Amino acid sequence: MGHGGGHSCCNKQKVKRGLWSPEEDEKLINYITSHGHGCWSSVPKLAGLQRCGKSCRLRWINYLRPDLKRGSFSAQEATLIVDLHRILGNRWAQIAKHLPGRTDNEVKNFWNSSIKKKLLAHSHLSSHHLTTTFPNPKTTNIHVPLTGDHQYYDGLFDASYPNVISPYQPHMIHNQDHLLQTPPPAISQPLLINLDNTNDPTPNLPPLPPSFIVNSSSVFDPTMESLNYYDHINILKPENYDIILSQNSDHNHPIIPFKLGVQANSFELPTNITQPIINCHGLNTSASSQIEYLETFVTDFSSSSSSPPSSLVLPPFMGSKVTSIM
DNA sequence: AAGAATTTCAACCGCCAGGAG
DNA sequence: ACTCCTGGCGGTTGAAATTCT
Repeated sequence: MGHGGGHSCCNKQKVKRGLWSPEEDEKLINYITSHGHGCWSSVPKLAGLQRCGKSCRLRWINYLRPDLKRGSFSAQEATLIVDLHRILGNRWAQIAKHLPGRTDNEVKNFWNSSIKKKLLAHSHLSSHHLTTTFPNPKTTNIHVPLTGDHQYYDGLFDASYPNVISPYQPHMIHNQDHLLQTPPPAISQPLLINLDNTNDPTPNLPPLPPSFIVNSSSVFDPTMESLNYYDHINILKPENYDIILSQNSDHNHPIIPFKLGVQANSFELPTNITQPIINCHGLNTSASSQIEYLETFVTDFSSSSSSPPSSLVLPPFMGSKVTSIM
């Protein structure tokens, strides 16, 4: 419940702190539903509350808003949080935007109580085989997460975090090098195939580094209704990828993403998707075979600049979208 | 049954960015 | 350019709830 002490926004009048009573809730709900909140600093006075505006805002946003979902997080939501956290870090508000009816506070609490504990416990079991790195003679190293049943619980803490490609925390990826069996050469970027982010409209995000592969299934979970949830996380939008790996041989109904080591969720993308789909159908799902496959692909593709390796099944529009190899 | 230990989560704090004056 | 105000955010707190012994 925090602690006492003044706050700049409510020094002038004495204000109540701590838990909200049902009566206070009712006053706030009545006021906002009939007037809107307008300027939060004026809400308490107009609503007849002995609270500071900031407290009213927080109460409304985190608890009284009618569109809140409440209740326990579903498995899908938990998975999504883990995936988004890999990419966004502790950007709870950003994460919460992709969980309808959930607040940043709720997501943060859920992470700090439930997920973090599980992840920590699990990382102790499997942190020694989180990641591999292999040299690519024509480019640089590729970091590929080795995944298995504990995909979500691997290496999310301490030096082992993250075990996935995370454009916002490359230093942490580097910190993981001590876990590798073979020390890699100096790495400037852990990611490989560039995506064209020149039109990235997302504000407040650093320029996106090259990204390699959509490495998640849950972010495209069909229960999340549509890809529109990912409007603000452009790196997770399939159209922002140069290449999508698919386990579906039917390119008219591509299924993404190809997730290393695990079955991709069955989820149909819109049929007007324009980026190349690499057919991974039938590929052995062991991590080592996938890495070998990817290495071959990347090497061949980079050496032929714009022509895809002939051994791959690629749609005709495959070609020049790979803009650079880091 | 009851006290201790642990967990949950609502609410707070401080900081920051952006806008107004 | 500067100050002040406000809203928004992430980190943190601690009472209440729950679990453990």
